[in-house]
Amino acid sequence: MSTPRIVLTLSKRVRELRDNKGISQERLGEIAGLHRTYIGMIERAEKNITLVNLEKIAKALGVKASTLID
Amino acid sequence: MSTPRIVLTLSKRVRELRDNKGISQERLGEIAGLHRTYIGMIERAEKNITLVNLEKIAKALGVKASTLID
DNA sequence: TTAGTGCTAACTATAGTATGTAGAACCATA
DNA sequence: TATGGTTCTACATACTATAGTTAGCACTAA
Repeated sequence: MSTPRIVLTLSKRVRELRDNKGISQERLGEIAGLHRTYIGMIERAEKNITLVNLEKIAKALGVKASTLID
Repeated sequence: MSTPRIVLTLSKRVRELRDNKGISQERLGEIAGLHRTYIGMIERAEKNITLVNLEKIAKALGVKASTLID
């Protein structure tokens, strides 16, 4: 089946915000406490992540979790 | 370890909104396409759910996914 | 007795984590 | 022009942890 809209939204927001900060996927992973390749999968909309990791990434990007999905 | 804040927030919001609508966990489960006991687990903050199910529940409650977590 | 919820237990599906390879883009120096 | 080194990202597995799903029983209140 096709990729859910919320997964696509997350994907775009993360890449957008990360690019704005001028940091690499690896660096974002370090800050968030997540693996480099996992960040890549999220940005490619390959992952349906859980709330806890959503919050980790939000914190690393300096935004609220809710802004990553709407 | 202790329950993450975002899981607790979701828990409260879901119960709150469901009670406001005056429907049972079973009914909410039917609307969202999820099992009755799964809804119960979420309201007891026992589950770290994924984005896709977050959206299903939000839709069933008539709110945006982001309002369930902040 | 019925409706609603809590809770346990078990299974299946998939998220989470990591390693490794490949290729593109950039920048130096020969 | 190369050529070599570095950085970054895509992608493909594979393993382990846990989310997702269901059945069943207990308790409470109407």
